[in-house]
Parts: sequence; C-alpha cells; structure tokens
Amino acid sequence: MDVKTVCLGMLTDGPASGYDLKKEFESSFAHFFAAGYGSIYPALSWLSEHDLVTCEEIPQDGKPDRKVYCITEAGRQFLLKALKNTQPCHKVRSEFLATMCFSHLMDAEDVQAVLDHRLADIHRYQELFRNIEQDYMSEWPEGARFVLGFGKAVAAAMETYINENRHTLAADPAARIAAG
Amino acid sequence: MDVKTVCLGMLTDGPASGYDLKKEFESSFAHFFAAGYGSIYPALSWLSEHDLVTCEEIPQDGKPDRKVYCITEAGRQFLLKALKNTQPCHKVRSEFLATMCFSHLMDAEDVQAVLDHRLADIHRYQELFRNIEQDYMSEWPEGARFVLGFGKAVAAAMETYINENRHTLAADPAARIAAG
DNA sequence: ATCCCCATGTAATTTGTTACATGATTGA
DNA sequence: TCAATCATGTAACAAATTACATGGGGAT
Repeated sequence: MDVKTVCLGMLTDGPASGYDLKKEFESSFAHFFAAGYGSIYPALSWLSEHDLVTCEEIPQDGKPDRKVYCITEAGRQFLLKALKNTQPCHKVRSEFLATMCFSHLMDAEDVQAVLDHRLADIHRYQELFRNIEQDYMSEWPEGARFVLGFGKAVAAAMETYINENRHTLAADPAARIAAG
Repeated sequence: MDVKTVCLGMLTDGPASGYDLKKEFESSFAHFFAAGYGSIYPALSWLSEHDLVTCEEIPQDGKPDRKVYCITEAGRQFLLKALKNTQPCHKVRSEFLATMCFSHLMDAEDVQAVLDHRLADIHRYQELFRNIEQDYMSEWPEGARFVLGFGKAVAAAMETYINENRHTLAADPAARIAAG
C-alpha cells in the first residue's frame, strides 16, 4: 500500500483537498505513515487521471484554486481490492537503534543525548495522541481507534524500556579508548 | 545514517564480506534496519573507493572470490562523526496499520487474517530474538544488548495489544454494506 | 534429484524527499 | 510587523527494491 492508496482510503471519509490530506498525515497517520506534499499532490493527480477520484476546482481569491477530490465507484473498488492483501507489512527503519548498536564507540554524554532526544520524540507523539483523542476519536470507526491504541501501546513500551535500561549504557571509557 | 554507515559500523566488529554483513542484517538488525545485496554491495564499493575500508580478495575454487573488507582509520573517523548526530530518527511505515484504518470497509474474515498474519510475523521476530540470545549475545557490548531488548519489548507490546483488542474489530456488516 | 548454502554483482525501476516557486489572509 | 495558515505544484535528487545473471558444493 503506497501513498496513492492511503489517499484513496482517506477520501472514503469524505471529499478533501491535498492540503486536508496532508493534515491527516500529520495527525492520526503520523506515527506510522509519513507523506509530504511531494508525494500527495502527484498521488492525487494519478488517481484523477485513472478516474479513481473526481476533482472539483473551487475558485478562491488570493489563494490557488482549492481542488477538492472525491472518490468514485471505481476508486472504491480499487481500494477494496488493495485491502484484500492480508499480508500488509510493518516496516521499521531506525537510525536510533543503529546508533545504539555502536554506542560503545561514542561519548557517554552523546549516548544519553540520543536517548533524551528519542524520549522527547515519543512524548511528542503521546501529546499528539491525546489531542487526537480529544478532538475526533469519538466519531471514528473501530479500526481507527485500534490504530491509535496500537500507537499508544508501542510508545508506552518504548518509553518504559528506555527509562528502565538507559543506566546500562554508562559507557566504559576503556572500551572507547581501545576502539579509538 | 544509511546502509553505507551501518556497514561501516558492522566492520568495527572485525573484517567481513558482503555476504557476512547480509547475514547480520537478517539476524540482529532485522527488526529495525533492512538491507539487501542490492544495497550492501554498492555500499561496500563506495566505502572502498573512499578509502574508508580496505578490501582483500581471497580466491576460492568454484565460487566467486571472497572479498573481505576491513575498516580503516579514516573509516573509523567517518563513523565516529556520523555517530555524533544525537537526533537519529526512528521511522515506521506500516501498511498493516494503514489497512486497519480502513477495516470497516473490509470483510471481517480478512481483518482477522491480517491480524493473524501480523502476529505470525511478530512470533518470527521473537524466535529470531531467542536464537540470537542463545548464540551470540554474551559477547556483545551493552548497546547491542539494549537494542535487542528494545526489539523484544516492542514486539511483546504489539503482541499483547493485538490479542487484547482484536475482539473490538468484529466488523459491523451494516457499515460494510453502506460503504460498498 | 533437488534444494539450500555459498558468493558476487549490475541495471532498471520504483518511490519518496528536498528544494524551489508563488502569494494573499488572519491573528498576535 | 511578523509568523502562521491556507493552497498548489514541479524538478532534481537520493535511496532502496527487484529482477536479472552465474554457478559449484554439500546435504537429504
């Protein structure tokens, strides 16, 4: 499932512009699916070319025309077919963990700074989760609630793990000198 | 931190071939950093061109020459500089969670199949973790042990969450018909 | 016989990121 | 006056995936 398909899925919730979808990528999808304008706008163009969405241009003064996309029946069928894949992947690419693998080559302060930065990042997600819960969640289907809960559970597990294990990483100076 | 840098880091542990590094990507790095031959071999060529590693070709009969790479002092400095970045990212791209967001459009059986597949995947990682712990872990530096523990903690949290919440996704047939 | 392990690499393709380009309105 | 929000898009670039290409040795 690529950006195109996710955009299509978001449009099942009602018509929206590329700008609107970006906001959704930044809120409820932020913890598991990133996409910038450079992916979203081309995705919407592609969907429109293939008649999976229709596009209504709404003139605005001062701003570019607002283009509101709406899923078509063909788009809905396309999405349903994509959702038939019962082996969707879940990929992690962590420069954080890669860095930690080599923490014995680093200064102890830098290692702790990396951990602090990661915790700050986790806290940002947790705040995002709280905001989402307040604002929208009551109207959501179960699936979306499941996904939010998943994010919260994983974030909590990471936070706990880092707090309980960071003390093991008080780097041994001898090892650093030998490595350097 | 890209594949190049991770390969360089792996070589701090001792000389190795591209084939050897691939095995490491498939075992201890599998849960957070994927890389195939199509990334590893070009990475090693690049590192060699830039004198960050040396390459010793060991002739073998029947097989292609085994190329054993060894990190240089310049390579070590390059790595140390890369590790100075105290804001390494941790990215998730989950087609699984994207699919679950739209579970209300899916057949209930398919939703459960998706969850079963994800659990099976998690169990594969957990088995991998057990094998790694048996075979190598005692000799590892703290950082590598921290990373393995992190993977275990996250996998356990995901497993628990899925098991405890999958019952909420007994799709409502009325919603599916309305959507279709 | 057949499959897996060893062992290397290239080329085409796909995919996404980043930087660039524009510019009015609204609220502090 | 300054920053943020609204609103679109392209082009260059970076990076990784996938398919292709080769082939002997050892275990079952």
